[in-house]
Amino acid sequence: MNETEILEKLNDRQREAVLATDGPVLILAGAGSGKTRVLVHRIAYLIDVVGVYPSQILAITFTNKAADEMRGRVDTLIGEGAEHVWVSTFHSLCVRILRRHADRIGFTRSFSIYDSDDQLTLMKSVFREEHVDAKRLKEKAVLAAISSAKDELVSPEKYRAVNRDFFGSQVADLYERYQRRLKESNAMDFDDLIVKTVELFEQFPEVLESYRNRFRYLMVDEYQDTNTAQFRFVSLLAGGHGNLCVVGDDDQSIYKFRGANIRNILGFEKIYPDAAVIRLEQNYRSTKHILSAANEVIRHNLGRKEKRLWTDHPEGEKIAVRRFDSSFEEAEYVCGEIASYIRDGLYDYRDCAILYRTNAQSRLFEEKFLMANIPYQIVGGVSFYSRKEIKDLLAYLKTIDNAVDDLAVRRIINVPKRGIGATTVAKLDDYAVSGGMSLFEAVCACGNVPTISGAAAKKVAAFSDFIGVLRAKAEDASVPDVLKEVIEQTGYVRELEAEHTEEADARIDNINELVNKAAQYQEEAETPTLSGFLEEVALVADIDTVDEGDDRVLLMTLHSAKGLEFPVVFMTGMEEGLFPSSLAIHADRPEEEIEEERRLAYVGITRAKERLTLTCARERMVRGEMVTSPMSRFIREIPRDIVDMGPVGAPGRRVTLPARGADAAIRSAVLASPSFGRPFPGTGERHRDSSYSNPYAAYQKAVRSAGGPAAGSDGGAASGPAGGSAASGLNKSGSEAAVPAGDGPLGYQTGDTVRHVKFGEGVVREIADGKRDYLVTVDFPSWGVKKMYASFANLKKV
DNA sequence: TATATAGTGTTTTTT
DNA sequence: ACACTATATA
Repeated sequence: MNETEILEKLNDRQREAVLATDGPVLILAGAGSGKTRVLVHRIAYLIDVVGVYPSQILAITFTNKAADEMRGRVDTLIGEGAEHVWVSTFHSLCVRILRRHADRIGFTRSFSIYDSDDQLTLMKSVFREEHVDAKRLKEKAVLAAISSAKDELVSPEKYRAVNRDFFGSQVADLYERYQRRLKESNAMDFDDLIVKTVELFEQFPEVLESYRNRFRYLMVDEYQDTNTAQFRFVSLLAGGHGNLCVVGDDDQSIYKFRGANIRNILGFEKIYPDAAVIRLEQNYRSTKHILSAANEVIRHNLGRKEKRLWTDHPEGEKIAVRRFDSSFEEAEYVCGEIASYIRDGLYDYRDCAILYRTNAQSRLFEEKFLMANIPYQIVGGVSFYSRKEIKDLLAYLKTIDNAVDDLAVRRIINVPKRGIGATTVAKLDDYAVSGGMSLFEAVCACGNVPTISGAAAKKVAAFSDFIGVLRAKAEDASVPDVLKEVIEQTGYVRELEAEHTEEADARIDNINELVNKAAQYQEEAETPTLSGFLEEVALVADIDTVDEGDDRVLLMTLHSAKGLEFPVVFMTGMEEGLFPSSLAIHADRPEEEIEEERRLAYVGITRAKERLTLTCARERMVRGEMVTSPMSRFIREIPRDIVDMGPVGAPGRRVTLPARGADAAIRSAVLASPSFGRPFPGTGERHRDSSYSNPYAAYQKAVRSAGGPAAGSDGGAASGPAGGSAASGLNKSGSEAAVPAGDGPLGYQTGDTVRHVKFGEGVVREIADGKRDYLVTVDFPSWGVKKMYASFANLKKV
C-alpha cells in the first residue's frame, strides 16, 4: 500500500497519530475513537512507507482477544510479511523471552506457570511449613500483599526494609519463603512473568540489548492499565531508540486493584517531555445520547485529562432506566426485552450484552434465560481450566514436563486413588525436605525412606514407574497423544463413566474439550511442546474464548467488557452498595475508589452502540441476605432530559412494565391487576425451593460445557417454579398474557404434540395458567421433561 | 485410608 | 448461599 491509501480512510487526528512514527507518542484515545484502526494503519505505514521490517515492530495488548483481533486486522491490511509483526500480550511475550533465557535466572525452559489456585495451594503449604496460624493471617491477604509488591517491583528484601511492623515482617518472611518454593518447583506465578523479565533485562544488559535491537518500534495498547512492573518492562525495551507509542484512555483505567498505575498515562509527558500527544475524540461507535450520558457521568471525576467525546451519529434512543422491586423482576425484564427484540426482528441475540459489577449476579439472568430458552454465554466466573478434572490432567502433564513441580506431583499422586494417603505423602515430603530434593525425587527413592512400610513403598514405586512410562511416551508423542495416554492409563474417564451422573458426564465433556484443545494446539503451534501447551492454557482468559460467530447473549462483568462493543447493552444492578461497591463507598479513601467505579460505569456506558438500558432493584439477595439499596449515583449523574424513565412513573416510583411490547390496553390491564406494584408474588418461596436451585447447578454445568442452553441438558429446566404460582412477570407479548387459559391463544393444548426450535417434538403434559403467562410442561423424548413459558418457547403444534 | 458431617468464613473487579 | 476445612467414624 502507498501512503495515500493508508492515510485516506483516517480523520485528521488519526492521521497525525499514524504519521508520528518516531520518538515517544501518547495517543489519548477515547472510547470508540478507532484506536485499533490507528494502530493497524500505523503499522502499515511503518512497513510500507517508512520501510521498517515487520519483525522490528512489537505491539503489546492485555488480552489474547485484543491481540488476535489486531493480528487479524494487520494481516488483512498489510498482507505479505505481516506475520512477522509481533503482536502479543504482556504475559505471553514475557514467557517467550523467559523460556529462551530461563537458565540465566535459575530456571529451566520448561518452568511451570502457577495460576491463582496454585498460588493459594502453595501459600497454604508455606503457612504449614512456617507454622503460621491461618486464623491470624489469611493466605489470600498475604498473596495479595505479595502481588502488590511484585506489581511495584518490590523484592522480599526491599519489602522487609520498608514494612517494619509485625504484619510487614511476617509477610516478608512468607514472601521470601514463597519465592524459594516457587524456584524449587521451577515455577513462576503470573506476576513473576513480568518481574523476572525485568530482572533478566537488568541483570543481563546484553540480553536487553538484543531485544532493543530486535524491536525498533513499540506500541502498547490499554496503556492506562499498565502497572509499575509493566511500565519498567516497556521503558527498558524502548530505552535505546525511544520509539514508544502508547495508546490509552485515563477515563478507562479500571485495574487499580491489580496494580495499574494511572500515573503512567497521566505523567507520560513528564517522563517523556518531547512526547507527541494526540487526542482522538471523535467517536464512531455510539449514538449522541449514549455519548452524552458517558460524558456527563465521567465529568464528575476530578484529576482527569479533560476531553469530550463527540460523534456525528444520530441522537438515537434515550437511555432507558428501569427500577424494580426485586432482582428477580430485573432479570425477567431484561430477559423479556431481549426476547421482544428477537421477536420483532430488531436484533439478534449476539447483539445483546448484559453487564454487571460482580460475577455472582450472573446467576439470576442465567436462570431466566434457561427458562426462556434464550441462548447465552457467561464470560468469567469459574474458568474452564480451574475445573478439577482439567487441573488433574494438566497436573499429570506438568509432572511429566517439569518433574520438580511439587504442587503438580502432590495433586496427582493419589488421583485416581492408588492408596497413597496423606500419611505417606507427609513422610515423602519430610524425606524430600531433609534431603534437599523435590517430592518426585523422594518418590523415586521411596525404597530408601525408612518410615515408609513395604506395602506403601510398593504403591509409591508403582506411581513413579507409571510416570516414567508416560515420560518415555512423551519423548516422541504429540501433545494430544500424551494427554490421551494419561487419560487411558489412569482410567480417569472410565471412572467417571461408571458414575452415571450428570455431573460426571459434564466432566467427561470437559475432558474431551481439553483433548480437542490439545489437538488444536498441536496443529497451530510452530513447534508444539508440552510446556508450550501448558503455557497457552495458563495464559488464556475467559474472554479470549468468546466466539463472535455464535448467536447468543453475552453476560459478563463490566471489567470483562472493556474493549468490546454491542448494539444493545443492559447495565444491571445499578444500586448503591453494589455499583458503586460498598467496599469503595466505605474505603479509606472513598473519593478515589468511587472515581474508579465511575470509570467502570463509563466503560460500561460506552460499550453501547444503539441502545442502553440501566436497571436496578430495590431488593436483592446478597450472600443469603436480603439487601435494600437506593439507585446508583451513576444513574443520577445522567441528565434527565436524555433518560427514558419507562412507561409509568419515574425512578423512585414503581416501574415494572416493559417499555416495549405491551400496548395500552394490556398495560392498563396489568396496572389494574392486584399483583402490580406489590412485591413479586412467590419470589421468596421460589428461591428457597431447593428443587429449583439444585438441579440447576448440574444443568448449568451441562450448559457451560456445551456452550449453550440447548445442548447437553435434560431434567434441569423441568424443575422451574412450582406449578406456575409465580408466573413470569413481564413477558414480551401482551396478547398472550391477557387471554384466559385454553388452547386458543397458544394454538395447542395438553396432549398435543408440539415442535420446539431446539428440542424438537414433544408432548404437552400440562399448561399452567400463570399470572401473566402460561407455564407449559412438555415431554421431549430426547431431552426430558421441560417447563417453559409459552411466550418465550414459541411452540408450534404439529 | 476414605468418607460423611458439621461448622466456618467469604467475595469486587482479573492477566 | 456456597465452598472449604476440621473432625469423627467406618
